[in-house]
Amino acid sequence: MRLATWNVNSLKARLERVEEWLGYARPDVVCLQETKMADGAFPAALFSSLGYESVHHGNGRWNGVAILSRVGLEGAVAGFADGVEPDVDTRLVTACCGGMTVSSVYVPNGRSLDDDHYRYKLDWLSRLRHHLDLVASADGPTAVCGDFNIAPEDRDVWDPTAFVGSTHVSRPEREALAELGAWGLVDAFRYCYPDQDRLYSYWDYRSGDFHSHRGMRIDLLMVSRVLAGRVRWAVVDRNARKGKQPSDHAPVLVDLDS
DNA sequence: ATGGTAGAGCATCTA
Repeated sequence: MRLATWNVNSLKARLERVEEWLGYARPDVVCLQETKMADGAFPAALFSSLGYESVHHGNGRWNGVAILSRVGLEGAVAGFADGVEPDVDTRLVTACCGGMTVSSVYVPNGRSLDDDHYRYKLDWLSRLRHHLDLVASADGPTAVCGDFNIAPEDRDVWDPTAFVGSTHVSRPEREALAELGAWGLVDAFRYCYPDQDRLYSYWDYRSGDFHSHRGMRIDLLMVSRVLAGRVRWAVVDRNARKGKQPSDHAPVLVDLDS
C-alpha cells in the first residue's frame, strides 16, 4: 500500500505534472492540498480514467483538498464531522480507502504569531483532533496526511535561527501536533528516518531556496500505530519539485506492508 | 529594512 501527500499549489496549474507523477509514482492513495479549485471544476473523470476514485472539497479560490484512491473510496465527509458550522475554508476531507480512514488536511498557515490567523490555526488543530474522535479510531487504521504548516522539530527547518519568533516552529503549534501524537498518530516519515536530517518537503519559490536546499519538512503523513507498524519505506520525491512549473512542495510517499 | 516568486484573478490576497 503506497500512501502519498502533495500540496500541488493549484491543481489547474499542476494537472499535467500530477498526471505524469501518478504514472511513475503509482500511489494507491493520494491526499492533495491547495487545489484552489471549485468542486465543479475538479477533474474527477480524468482521475477515474487513470484508475482513481476521488473526492474533492474546494471553494474555488483558496485552499481546497482532495483524496484519490485506487483501493476504493467511500463514506466521504467534507470538512469537520462535528457539524458545528460548514467548512467554508475547505481545508479537510475524510474518506474510507482500502480499509483505512484517510483525511487530507491543509492546516492554516498562521501568518505570524500576533495574527488572528495564528489563533485560528491552533483552534483548527484542536478541532481536527475532535474530528478524529468522531470519524476514526486511534486503535484502527487511520491516516491524516497533508500540509500541516508545522515543522515538528528544529531539525525540520533549514536554519532554526532564521525562524525564531515565526509560525511553523512555535511551541503552541508543536504542542498541538504533539496532541495528535497523544491521540495515537505517528509521523510516518520520521519513524522511517529517525536519525537523518535535512529532509524537507517544501521550499519557498523565492530566492532560489530549492537550489540552496533551504527547506522545511511540513508535509506529514500521520498514521495510527497499527499503520506505523507496517511502514516499510518512505521518500520525498524531490524530482517533482524540479523542472517546469513545479509546486513549491514535493510529494511525500510512504509504503506500508499489505 | 525589506524583498525575493508563484498562483489566484484583475486589485490585491495568500503563501
